[in-house]
Amino acid sequence: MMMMMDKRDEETMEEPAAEIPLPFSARSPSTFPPPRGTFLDAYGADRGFLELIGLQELHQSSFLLQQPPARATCVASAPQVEAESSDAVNFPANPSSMSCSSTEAGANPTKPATAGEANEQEAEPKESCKEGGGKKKKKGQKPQKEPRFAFETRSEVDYLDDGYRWRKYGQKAVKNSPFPRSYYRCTSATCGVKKRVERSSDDPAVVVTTYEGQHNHPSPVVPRGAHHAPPPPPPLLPAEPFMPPPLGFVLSPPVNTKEFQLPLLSSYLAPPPLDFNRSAAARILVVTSDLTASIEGRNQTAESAIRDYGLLQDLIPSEIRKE
DNA sequence: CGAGTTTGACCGGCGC
DNA sequence: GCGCCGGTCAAACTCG
Repeated sequence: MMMMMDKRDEETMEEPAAEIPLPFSARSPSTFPPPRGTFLDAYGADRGFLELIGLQELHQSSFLLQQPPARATCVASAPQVEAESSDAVNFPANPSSMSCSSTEAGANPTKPATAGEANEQEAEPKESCKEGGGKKKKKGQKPQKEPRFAFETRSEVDYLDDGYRWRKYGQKAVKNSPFPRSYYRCTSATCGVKKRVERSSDDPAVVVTTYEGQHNHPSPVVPRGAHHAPPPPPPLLPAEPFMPPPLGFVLSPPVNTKEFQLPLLSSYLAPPPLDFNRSAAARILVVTSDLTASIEGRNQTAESAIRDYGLLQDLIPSEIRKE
């Protein structure tokens, strides 16, 4: 459902939506110096979402704003949530905008996830379940949802290195898709963040990575394969009690670097050195427990854009936005 | 030897 | 109620 975005028309959101608690509390750019030096300059300035994700290169800054509002692209199916889930990103209540839900749906274009599906995993429920000794989730208790973010990336490789260490705990064949879905969990004992990686059946070149939860710790190590990157600079944003680095990723082998670069995101996401040089074309889907915003500039309405921007804003440090 | 991956089995939710 | 399917567990295995 979501369409791939064309590099060209994306809308930007000028101002970030109100602060939205992001799943990956990403504000702290605990990141390193912008790879190409431009990040910082971008920092602070509100730029289009796309910029955040690195599209800026393709488009001049603010190009997004110029775009006429388009229809929101969201996957809808929103489970009930939202309001309740404290964790969920609080999108500004913007009726007109999309608040779509269903993480999966967003994540996997080919198959919409059921609300239940989307929701169930989010919470840290499992923790309770598994750790509790029991195997699976307890019945009756609905796990709380955690925000999810899905990234669609054009990459030859499935694994996106985001600076965190992940442990694969499962792989399953996905119905209607020739590609298996892999499940990863943050190796940090106290961190319940999970991510799923799968290829889109519609477009094998597209890798959909869905993050769930927030890291409650700094990025532990330099991602494997991450190339030497400059040491992380001091946090740009002051005063945040705890700013876990957001998710991010580094795409290994590049695929369409020109089309879409996700570099920024990655940096933002992963404080550690992420190598965006190798980034592949990507699209970001912000998926919260309830909402899935497909961040495809051109498909979004201004409002949605704004909203997204807010989300991403947290996610992506402005520094990253510029590559 | 520890950490991570693989893989079959198990469990729960959901639709029919 | 049954079967399908997604998600997770955990033993076995691999790798550094």
